[in-house]
Amino acid sequence: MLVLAGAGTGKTRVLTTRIAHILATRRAYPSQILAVTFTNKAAREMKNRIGHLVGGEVEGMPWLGTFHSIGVKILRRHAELVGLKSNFTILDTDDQIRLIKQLIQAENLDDKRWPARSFANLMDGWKNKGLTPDQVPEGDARAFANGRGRELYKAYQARLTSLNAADFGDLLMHPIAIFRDHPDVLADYHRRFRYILVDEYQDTNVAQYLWLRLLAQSSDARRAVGQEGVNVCCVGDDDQSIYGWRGAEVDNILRFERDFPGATVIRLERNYRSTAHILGAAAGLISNNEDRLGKTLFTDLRDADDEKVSVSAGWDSEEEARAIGEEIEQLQRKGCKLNDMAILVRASFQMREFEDRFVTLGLNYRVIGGPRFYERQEIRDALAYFRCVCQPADDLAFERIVNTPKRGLGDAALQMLHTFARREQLPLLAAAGLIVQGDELKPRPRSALADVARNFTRWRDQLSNMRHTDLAEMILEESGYTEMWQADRSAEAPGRLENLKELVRSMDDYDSMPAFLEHIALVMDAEQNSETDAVSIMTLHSAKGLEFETVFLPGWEEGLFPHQRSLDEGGRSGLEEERRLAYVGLTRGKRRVKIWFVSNRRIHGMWQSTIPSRFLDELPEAHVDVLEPSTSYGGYGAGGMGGYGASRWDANAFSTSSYQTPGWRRAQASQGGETYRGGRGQGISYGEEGIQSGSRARAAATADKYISRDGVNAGDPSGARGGFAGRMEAPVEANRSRGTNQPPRKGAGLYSSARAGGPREIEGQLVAKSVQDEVSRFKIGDRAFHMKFGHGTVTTVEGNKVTVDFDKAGEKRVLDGFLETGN
DNA sequence: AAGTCCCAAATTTTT
DNA sequence: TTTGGGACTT
Repeated sequence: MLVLAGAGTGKTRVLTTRIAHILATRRAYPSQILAVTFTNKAAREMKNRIGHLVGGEVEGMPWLGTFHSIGVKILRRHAELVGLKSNFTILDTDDQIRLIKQLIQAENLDDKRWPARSFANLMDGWKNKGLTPDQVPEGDARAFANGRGRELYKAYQARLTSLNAADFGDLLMHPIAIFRDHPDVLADYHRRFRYILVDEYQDTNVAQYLWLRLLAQSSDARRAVGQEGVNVCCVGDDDQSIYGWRGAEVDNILRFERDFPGATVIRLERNYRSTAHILGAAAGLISNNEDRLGKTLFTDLRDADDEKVSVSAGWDSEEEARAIGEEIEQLQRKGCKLNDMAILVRASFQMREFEDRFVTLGLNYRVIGGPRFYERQEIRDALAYFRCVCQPADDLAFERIVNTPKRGLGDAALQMLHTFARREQLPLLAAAGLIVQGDELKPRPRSALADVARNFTRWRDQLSNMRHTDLAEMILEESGYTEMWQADRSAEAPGRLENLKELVRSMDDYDSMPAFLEHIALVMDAEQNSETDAVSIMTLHSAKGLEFETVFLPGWEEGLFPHQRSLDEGGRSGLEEERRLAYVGLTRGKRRVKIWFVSNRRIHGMWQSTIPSRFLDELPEAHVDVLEPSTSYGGYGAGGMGGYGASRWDANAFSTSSYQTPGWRRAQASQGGETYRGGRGQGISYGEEGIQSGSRARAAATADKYISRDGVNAGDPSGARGGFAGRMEAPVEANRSRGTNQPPRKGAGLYSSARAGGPREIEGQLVAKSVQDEVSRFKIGDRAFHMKFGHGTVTTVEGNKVTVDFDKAGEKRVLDGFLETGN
């Protein structure tokens, strides 16, 4: 059975109820049910909910977990079949990268030209596809390391085996190999499982699909125990597939009926979460996708008071953060809980602006996602110490901390140790204990290394004598690790010490140090406390599965959302994935969704002008309210915005004389010429023809649409195209052509006068990213005029980047193209 | 071996 | 603008 469950239709409930039903009707024992999820969080929640339904006792479901945790379980039982011992260690990404780096260097390859990171990603991709070294297509294998990609992959796997380690990919790859090569083992699992349930099926990758198919296939083993076949039930939503970039194959879900002939397909389309307006907006948007199975959400909840989805425009990202902050405070005054509000961003760099603003406002917020607790440097270091104690052969952990804190053990000494260890066929830690007895090393490193080796021996002896939490504390203390951070005067140091304490505290929940390590290798997340009332800030990706009364969606601009890179790399399907992401964002809202876009955003420290996202165009008008800038602006009171005054909007590119709803259309049209700069600003490679023509076509389409609809010539689309075609033109030309649809003089005049009167400096500057080989018309000492900063004197010129000491705004670095000769 | 400076690069993220 | 890594210097 395939359950296509739209957003908010009760997907998890279907799974949990089904399992509870199977148990209650005694169709199977808990141990005969295989239930897989993607995240530990989902697995945990499912366990809890089944527990509630069945009435306690959930421990009896040994096969409910993530793909990876079940993979580990299987692999531990049959490790020897793939050349591992059952106590193998699981590598994290850090270890993986360091190992690859060593291999690249061992192969005498230039590790700058072939970064370990890239290879890790590449190999990850192969493993996601279930490809062993021999199965990697020739072309793919050749693309890395001067054609030695395959050899490198092989060498990596060999090294893992000798280290008795597996990476995350292997947790799926090895079980697949075991099932394939050992029918007796597979038969065992066939006899065991009567029901297989899969959550978020649209997110499965090829490897996971193969894994499932092996387990689900019919077999003699099953028939022998009187089973006709296994019952497979997958739940998912093709419209919420947003992980294509990490190997998810939407095709798995689209193909389900072919994979399982005769399967029942059920669509859940009744939404219990959002208002009709939100659903209408989301439905309109997603209907622009071609690759989908097609579902239309509806709701029985109807209320005349429901708010439409709102779209607001802002001048720059600072203002966006400021205005959203105001809105949040306003809602709070009306009695809304901060816990019921969330800001969902496309990229994590957007978060900072909100954090900064909320700190000033004293508004509680929490960032969800980001670097996880167990991924922090200090935690990984501490864990490496613990790993060395529990698993003395864990060379990667040893390498990580052998000179942390600094002990005077540099490259030369470690090189010596490595050679020695290889010769003696010993793990590094054991080798360290021996090498210090000889005279290979210089006195200083020798005694340092001797200390390290002696310490680890001593700690290891305490493993069975002391409470593991006390031992952990002792290790961190005696190794000098705590001291290292205490001596560190950087801003993060106190937080890191706090994290270390928290780590030791959390060990208390486990019986022993090894048990703790086994757990955290797989569960890399730490529970967030939801006790304090706070606004959530997170990426759209991490918002999947959550819901909030009020959702803010900032940054709906071309290049950011849809993200330029998705478009460049993924083409149409990339765009469709971005659209699904937008769909996910909208459908997180229960009562209220507020979208924002701005015309200037700082990217990599440079201000860029942006145009509204095409997704805004795709929202049906019936469900959307476009907030006039004056409306949203006036709402905060004349003084509320720090005295900018309404004239500020006059400088705004999209609020020229006849700004009318639907505003974004006009905005897009009137900025048609801007597409040129936006595109170039994002650093598109013009060498790739497809991208260039794609963008060009869109720029034209947008402008044409506007013209045909309103009969007003708001811009010169041919000018926009000219801009694209003539890519080597100096930016100033682009700027001039833009002048036809936008009066920069007028804007500048009003703007600078407003600014002169205002109490606060305006940081924004219109700067597009540079094109390296261009040279400025300006030289040091020239007078220049900038539409946002006014007049000033040129102080430095680097290519087409000019630093100007503005009379009023101070020194700023801007692009030549945004300057005019001044006086 | 450790500290300093400069350059290139900068989505999304789980296990 | 920020960051990390690598080359360079102390």
